[in-house]
Amino acid sequence: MYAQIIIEYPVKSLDKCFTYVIPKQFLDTIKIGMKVKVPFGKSILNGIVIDINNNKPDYEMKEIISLEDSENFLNEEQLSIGKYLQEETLCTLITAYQTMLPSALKIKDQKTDYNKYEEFVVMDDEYACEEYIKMHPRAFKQIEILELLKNDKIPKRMIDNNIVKVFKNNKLIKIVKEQKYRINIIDILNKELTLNEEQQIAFDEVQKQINEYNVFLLQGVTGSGKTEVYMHLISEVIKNGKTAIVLVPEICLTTQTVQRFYDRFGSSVAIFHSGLSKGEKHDEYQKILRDEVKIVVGTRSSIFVPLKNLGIIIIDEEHSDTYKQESIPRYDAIEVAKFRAKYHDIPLILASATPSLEAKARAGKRVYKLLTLTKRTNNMKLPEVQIVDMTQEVSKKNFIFSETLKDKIIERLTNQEQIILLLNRRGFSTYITCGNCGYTYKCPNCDITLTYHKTSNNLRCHYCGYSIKKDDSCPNCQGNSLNYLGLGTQKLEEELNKLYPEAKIIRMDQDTTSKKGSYQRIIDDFADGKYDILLGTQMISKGLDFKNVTLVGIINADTSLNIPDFRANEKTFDLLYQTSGRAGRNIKPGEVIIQTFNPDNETLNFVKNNDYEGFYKYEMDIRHKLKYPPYTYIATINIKSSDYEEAGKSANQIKNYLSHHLSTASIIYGPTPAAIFRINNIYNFQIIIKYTFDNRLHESLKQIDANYITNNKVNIEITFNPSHF
DNA sequence: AGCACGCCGACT
DNA sequence: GTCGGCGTGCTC
Repeated sequence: MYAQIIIEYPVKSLDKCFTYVIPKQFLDTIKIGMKVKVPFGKSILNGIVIDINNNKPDYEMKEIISLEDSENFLNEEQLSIGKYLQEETLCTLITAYQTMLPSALKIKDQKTDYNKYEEFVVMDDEYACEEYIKMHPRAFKQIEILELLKNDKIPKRMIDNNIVKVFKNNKLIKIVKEQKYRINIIDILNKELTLNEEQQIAFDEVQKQINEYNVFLLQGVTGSGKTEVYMHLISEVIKNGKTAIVLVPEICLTTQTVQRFYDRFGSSVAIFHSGLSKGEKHDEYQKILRDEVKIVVGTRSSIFVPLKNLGIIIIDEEHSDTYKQESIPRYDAIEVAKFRAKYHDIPLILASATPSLEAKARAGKRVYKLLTLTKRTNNMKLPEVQIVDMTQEVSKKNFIFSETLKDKIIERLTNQEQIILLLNRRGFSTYITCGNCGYTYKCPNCDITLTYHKTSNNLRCHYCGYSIKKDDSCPNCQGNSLNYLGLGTQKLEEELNKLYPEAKIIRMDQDTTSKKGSYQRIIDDFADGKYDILLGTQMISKGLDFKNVTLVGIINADTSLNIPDFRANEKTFDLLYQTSGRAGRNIKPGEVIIQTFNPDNETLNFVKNNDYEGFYKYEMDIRHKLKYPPYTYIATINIKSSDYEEAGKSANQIKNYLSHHLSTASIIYGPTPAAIFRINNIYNFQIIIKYTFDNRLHESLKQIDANYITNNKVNIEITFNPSHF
């Protein structure tokens, strides 16, 4: 018998099967999906068995060296998901499989044992113990322990080390190791809440089609109790002996959501998010492989977990762009979810208060089944939203805070209510310019201005990581008039401290949450009322539930509106709508102040009126006119090279190829220099394709991709449905 | 990815 | 005359 094997190098030129002889001693144990070691050229590599058959090729073969981890191999569904990813994202098959596995189980580095053990003391020789007790009748502590050991093992850490030593020396006991999970949940299960009428209708609709593939869009206003609907559906699925996956954006996975799942389902839940250590992830994964859990709650990559007998997949905050991976393989977890839901004939629930236009449009065309929740539970009122025109304020020398916002902040501080301020830009100031000669700090490797970080007094490139110390005077004219332009969260914090010296202020952005647990700490402290004002980037916008927050201030709505992206309006609407939802989540009504230099902007006014449907119609009209999704699909090709000429030449060749091979209905734009033309001294051209139904497109892009496998000067990257470009 | 083979420039 | 540059091609 022969095995078809892919090897561990994630290189396009090696993205194919190599045939190996299966030695006799492995014939019984080898299975498709197993990890193996094989000789390849001069080295020994890891590989995965893709197929086993009897077709003898006409070249000399080598033998498989060993089978690795024969307990744990890719199952049939995982194998097919990998092939799906390879085809859809044009990545190598090995990259697909590596992506699907948690880091501790990737085919490389599995030398170390990620299991965590606890040592137990067990009785070894009961007779010897009895003798020992007779000999030492006054050693009360020791006798007590020995009596206990007659019945059960005792964790070693609970016994004095000296006593353990004595027992061991007298050969009374032995020490055994047992695996111990790092995350242990104690089952204190809360009862299910009863659903209100709307929730019940949504539940029933899914429940009656629980054994067939359907995509449901569950659209429910913030606070309408979407989670409760999932909980009931999951209970239902588990009752039928099946399992469930729940995807959430990273930010939502902290306390609140996870705790609710633990409260309801206890130890049958495994969680996955970037805050877990390698070991914790490994443990959670083992719980899945051993069928010890029924529900997985996690971020994007959790869509790959090998839960058997899936019964439902739920994707919370469906509109979030975190479900699209921006690095290779550029997969969309929602599409993978559809693949798995079809595979198992089960429902897929996409839930959001502000569905992506794509999802909403599909619901409109009955491709997805629409379920709606219109009422907030507990009769919470939606917050009052006010737009403040900053052009008027600038003449009053108010550059950061408008009069209105200042008044409201003081009001809340006196009433001891809490405030959330959103500024979607980290750092101190976006850039530094010399008022004398106009010099601006720029990254020498990228076409981008450097961002000033005050705490470290340096300027950083957010793209390549380049950083330099800030000079005291202008490096060009030696003048003394360096201006700090553009507002970042660090500077905002400083200004707040000046304005309200008595207020307790906490800042939350990438720079203050990089340490493990710091995110959680900030949230807990703010919830406990240790701070008056929480200021931060978009990470404060989602899912958080603080009862005492009655004011939300959007410092500058324009930063989000002005990003050069066709989804700028949609992203702004989501961000502001979601952030507004943080206000007034209790008895006290909430208020939202949006500061902007474009007070007439339609998107902002739809936010003001809490009008998703209006925004949807308005934005769909624009997308229609400009032939953007959901009216078209988009694919981008990035052409990258350190050689400017070569990159340009290739870009034009690709464009030519496309115009000859695509359907005439597809529109090809470019090549144009990419949004940031030079990153890390690599020049980057971009071609954008808008298409609807073009059966030649996928094949053509695959062909182009194949043509560049052997080109070592120019690299190309193809992305289907990019979240931005 | 790694390694061998192979054909042209400056050096013990 | 050789050492070594990296361009090309192959690995079951």
